[in-house]
Amino acid sequence: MKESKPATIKEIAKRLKISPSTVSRALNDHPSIGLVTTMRVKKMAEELNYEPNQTAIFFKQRKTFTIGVVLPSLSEPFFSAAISEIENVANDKNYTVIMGQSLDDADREFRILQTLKTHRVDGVLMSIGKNTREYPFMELLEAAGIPVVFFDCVPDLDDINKVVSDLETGMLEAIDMFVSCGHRAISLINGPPLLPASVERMRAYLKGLERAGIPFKEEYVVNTDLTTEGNEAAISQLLALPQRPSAVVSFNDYVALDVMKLVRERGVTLNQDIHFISYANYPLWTYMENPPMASIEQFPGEQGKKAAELLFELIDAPERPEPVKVTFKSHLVSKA
Amino acid sequence: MKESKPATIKEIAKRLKISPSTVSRALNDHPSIGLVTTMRVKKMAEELNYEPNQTAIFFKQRKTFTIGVVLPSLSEPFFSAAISEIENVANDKNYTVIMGQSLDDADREFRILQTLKTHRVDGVLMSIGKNTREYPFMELLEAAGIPVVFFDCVPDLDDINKVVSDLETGMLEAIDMFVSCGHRAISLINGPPLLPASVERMRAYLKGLERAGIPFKEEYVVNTDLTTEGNEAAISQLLALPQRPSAVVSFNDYVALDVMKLVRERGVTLNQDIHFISYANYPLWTYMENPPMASIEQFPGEQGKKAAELLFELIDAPERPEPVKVTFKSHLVSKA
DNA sequence: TTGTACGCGTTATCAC
DNA sequence: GTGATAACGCGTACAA
Repeated sequence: MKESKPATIKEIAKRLKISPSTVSRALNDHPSIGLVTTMRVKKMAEELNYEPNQTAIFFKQRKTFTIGVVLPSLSEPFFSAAISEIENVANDKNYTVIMGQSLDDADREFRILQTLKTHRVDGVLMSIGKNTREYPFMELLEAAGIPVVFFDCVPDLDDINKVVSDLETGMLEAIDMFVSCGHRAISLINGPPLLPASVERMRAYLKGLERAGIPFKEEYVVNTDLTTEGNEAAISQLLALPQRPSAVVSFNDYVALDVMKLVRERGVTLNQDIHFISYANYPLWTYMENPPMASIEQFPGEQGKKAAELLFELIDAPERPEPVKVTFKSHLVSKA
Repeated sequence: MKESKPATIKEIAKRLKISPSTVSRALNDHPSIGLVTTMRVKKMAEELNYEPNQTAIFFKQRKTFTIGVVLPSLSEPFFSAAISEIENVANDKNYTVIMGQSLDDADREFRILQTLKTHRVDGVLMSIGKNTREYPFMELLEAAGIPVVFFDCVPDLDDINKVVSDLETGMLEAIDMFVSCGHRAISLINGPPLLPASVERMRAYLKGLERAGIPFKEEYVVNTDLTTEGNEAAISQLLALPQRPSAVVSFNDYVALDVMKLVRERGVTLNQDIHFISYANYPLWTYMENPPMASIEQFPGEQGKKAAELLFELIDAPERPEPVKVTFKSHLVSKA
């Protein structure tokens, strides 16, 4: 009972004793085909439960109706949220999504891009890994004429399409909140000093302090390499200060998790002796006994959606348009 | 400077004034081609930076070297872990992975399968949604001759390939651990009674009690629909009992999160008045002040890997083999 | 050792 | 309205 070979247009044509081209046109509701013929064809197609061979169509049309998405990690809640929206946009456009996770490994990242190129995807959405310093894949994609939109973690280049967060707004709101709660000793646990994301946080932190009339103290800014050890070292530095900060903005939620744990273990009381706000990556704060005061939200869903929409504009555009940069302002969200 | 059209075999042939077939063979290291010719061809291919048009190859070979993976959610840590291993297996086989998340929506699930069929994937790995009761996609895949391996959450059918957890082993270990800590009032917060996963847990729970010589008390088993409200209702029932259980096995970590939160709020002390063990879905227990005593691990990575390996066996098999069922024993893992 | 011819399934372009 | 033909890029049986 199993169809050894899927039905083709030819098969339908043969059975109906008409030409394949007529069948093709009938199936595509071409106006020049008679109503009767069209009906007959469709009926026969139904019977044989014909399905167009997409691989043939991809081949002929030189399009695959597929986009590639390259991310550091699929399990990262930020990216999960982005992916869902990307899938939605793609579905609406009848596109399929191929995902690959680089796991912050530049080689793996490059290999994924190669695979995507091999599969002749029509476009690529990408967030680069933490350790990616060079962009060999740009050449690859350029040569293949595959449009790319970067989002979240983007290469430090000008002539590319990107969707990014404005980290400043959220930082200013965080500092305002701390200040309005009476804090003056406000610290920053930042990421690696070289990382653009760290630079931006630092700049915003300084601006926030200045606006609040709080003098900058060098010892209140510490860096972590984002490993647990690094995070613990960073908070240890702060706890060891003669004048311990009462408020801390941390690079992201994962840093916050580590440092808050260590704080507890040192017998310092959370949300009393010391208060935290972090950039959001969505751990399950709701279930924690002592969550941070607030989080700086970066709206991954919206970013993913926008990036996808941008990509489809590029795919549909006859000429390659000027690179676009879209910025999403980050905002403070207090914990309910 | 951009290659308007990617180089083809024909192009190489024309430039070298030889036939396309020779080029094709040379590129594929066909033994019957002279060394010189092979070299010349490869050099020219390099120059034009030729890349085989995979869409043409897919079309011709009637294979896409692509597998589809359908899951309820990509962000679920269980599935993330499985995906990574699936990707590894697929990469080794030079296969590409297309993923789709059903979000536990049966319609969406079906649509994803249709897309995968359209894309002519060579095989499918699938974990069905919580609400999927019928399996219309079986017909779809059957008709298209696409092999499927189910894992984790699998249809209640016999003649299918599946990789599943044996939930009993972990449950027995959990009860043993409770008993050896002196607990006798051991409760089970189970999922929806109809769910096969719930039935299995229940059976194991009863067996565990029996082995320990503890009489079964009906009121010690409560059910939740796995929503937060359901979870809270379930634990409330237990807390309201005249003789409150001192130990609880919960359906999974998400249930545990909700119920442990409520327990705290009711002023009952975790890991003192009441103790928890849950089936693992990996929330960040490490960072909690009062995590469960232990978790029942289901080894998602191994399951994903095995499922993928099984699928490739099916894909490579000339005949459709008898359906296989692989079971992974669950095991208790205490919290470090 | 190499070239010729054909087919994979579809559709666009002519012709009738 | 409909049919014949070519073409997309590749691989391969067959011929030379």
